[in-house]
Amino acid sequence: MSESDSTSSTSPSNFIQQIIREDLENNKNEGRVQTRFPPEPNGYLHIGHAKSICLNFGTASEFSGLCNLRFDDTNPEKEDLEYVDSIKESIRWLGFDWEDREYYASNYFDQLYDFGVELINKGKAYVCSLTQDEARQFRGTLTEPGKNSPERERSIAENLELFARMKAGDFEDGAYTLRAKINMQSPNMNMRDPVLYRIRRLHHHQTGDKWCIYPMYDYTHCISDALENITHSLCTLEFEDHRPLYDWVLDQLDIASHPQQIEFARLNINYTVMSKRKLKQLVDENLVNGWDDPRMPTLDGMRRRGYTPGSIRNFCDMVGVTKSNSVVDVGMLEHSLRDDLDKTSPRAMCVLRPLKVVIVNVEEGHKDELILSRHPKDEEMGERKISFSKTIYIDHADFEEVPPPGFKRLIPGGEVRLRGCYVIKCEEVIKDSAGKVVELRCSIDAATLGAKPEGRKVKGVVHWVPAEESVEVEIRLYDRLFNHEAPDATDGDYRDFINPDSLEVLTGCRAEPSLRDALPEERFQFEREGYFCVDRINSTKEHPVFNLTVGLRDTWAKQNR
RNA sequence: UGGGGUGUCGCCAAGCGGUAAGGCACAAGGUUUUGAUCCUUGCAUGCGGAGGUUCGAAUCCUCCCACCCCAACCA
Repeated sequence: MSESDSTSSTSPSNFIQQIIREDLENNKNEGRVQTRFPPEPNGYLHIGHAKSICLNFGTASEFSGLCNLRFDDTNPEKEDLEYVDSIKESIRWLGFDWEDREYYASNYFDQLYDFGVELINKGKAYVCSLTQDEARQFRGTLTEPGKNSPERERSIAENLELFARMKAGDFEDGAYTLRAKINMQSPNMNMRDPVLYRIRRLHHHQTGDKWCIYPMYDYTHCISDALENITHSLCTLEFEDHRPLYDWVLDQLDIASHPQQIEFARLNINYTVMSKRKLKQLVDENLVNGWDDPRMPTLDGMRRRGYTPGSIRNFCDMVGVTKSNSVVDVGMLEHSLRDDLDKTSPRAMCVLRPLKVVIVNVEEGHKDELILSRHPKDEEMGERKISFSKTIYIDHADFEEVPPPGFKRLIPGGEVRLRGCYVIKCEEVIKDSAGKVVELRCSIDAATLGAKPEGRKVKGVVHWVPAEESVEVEIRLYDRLFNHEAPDATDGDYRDFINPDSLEVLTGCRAEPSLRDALPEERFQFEREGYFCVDRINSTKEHPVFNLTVGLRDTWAKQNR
């Protein structure tokens, strides 16, 4: 696994592990475990996929098995190479490795075609010319049985010839389909002679223009699993009804392998949307700035936001694997994130909304070279240097003329500790003509550097940076993209619930000098503010950009809500 | 309305006939030069409901209720 593994998992056993354990005891599959992660390359991966990735790769590795990566690329209409590449990068980033087992359903198009011929020969499939409309009529409804297609009893020879001609391109798109001959009266709609192949003249990102017929998911997936010798085929709940078809196809064919499909509940998280369609819409309608917008629940977005792969993996362990539909609180994700970040992020100081502070009792040109640890609990992270001088900045939020009860920061005439530095006292407040506080005049207690003040207690601690040596940076503050906890499960359009304050760009922020050389994707805790990460796309040496990954827990803000 | 699933604390989730784990959230304390972290404590006489079986039921049986999925030539 890549990056830190500070978040060790204590995953309890889930029902899938129990099934596998039992299979192993019965020596099913010769004691072998093999899974696969089968994305369709028609969009970017999101946190929901992470659950499946962790489940498939994680389960395989727990049982010393293997997990394949297989692109489910049977619908060229929606798929693209761009997605293939991004999916691979996201999986790698998450920390998983499929080694040389990178497969495509399209690798099996020839075999799939031959199996189609086999089904026809066994009288288990037929070519049908019903239009989509007609097919719908014949299919019946949830409560009424369907009717057989008039072409259901076509001779094997004729079916063979028509199927060959479908492949050869003799017919228009949609003119014919190859259908399984199962049972039009089945209460399970999936078993009412489902379409196996359709004619579609489309360029495929893997097979080019070789094919004008493309196999359907239900037909392709089970056979691909079998060809790859998958033992446990894990998929989401909505495929439960498809399992009889999965089994039916493999039962008809002369294939030794018959993987077991097991369904689990997909991941849902509140205050966000997870469907590919909606995520794509957010991107296409410029409601966000692309698939990797840090507010998106895509893995690319989360990466850019500063999420660690370990925190995502840990989160997936935390939520578990069951068959019950559930909605996980984002708070759990954020907890996992903070938990990892707290241990792994070096500390630094950055003033988001600078307020100039002039120290009245030190000379012009005064300098204290201070050395601060990068982490309060991890000495191995080392130290950083920062110098204290006559003019510094603190945050506007850390000064109040009229403090609310319980305020522990700076007030006129009051004292506060500058983090890692002296205790200062506010002697004078300077305002502009509009009455806005623009500068503070403070004095230091020279005896308080690394020592408690004499005879009194100073409760507040405030972060600061030297005025001259600090670095100007841009900071992007992110908040949840939606302000409704179930944006897509409510009346009305989910877009109506987009949080207008989900992005706030702050310029002119002042970061301590040690941040000058921060590299893209480097993460820090800005003390008393939160965890930030150098934007991997827009940050440059001349114009550094930091993204807020997640704020520190803030019981003070909570108290004042 | 037919079929397939699921219901245990505000949110996840263990539990598999022997008397309700854990995490998140929340609350109250303690430590702290981050109102952070960390630590301690509290938080379901109750397991969708009603009956039944049993010495004993969240676990077994019966009926009922609620919610999710399925009528693409999508996956």
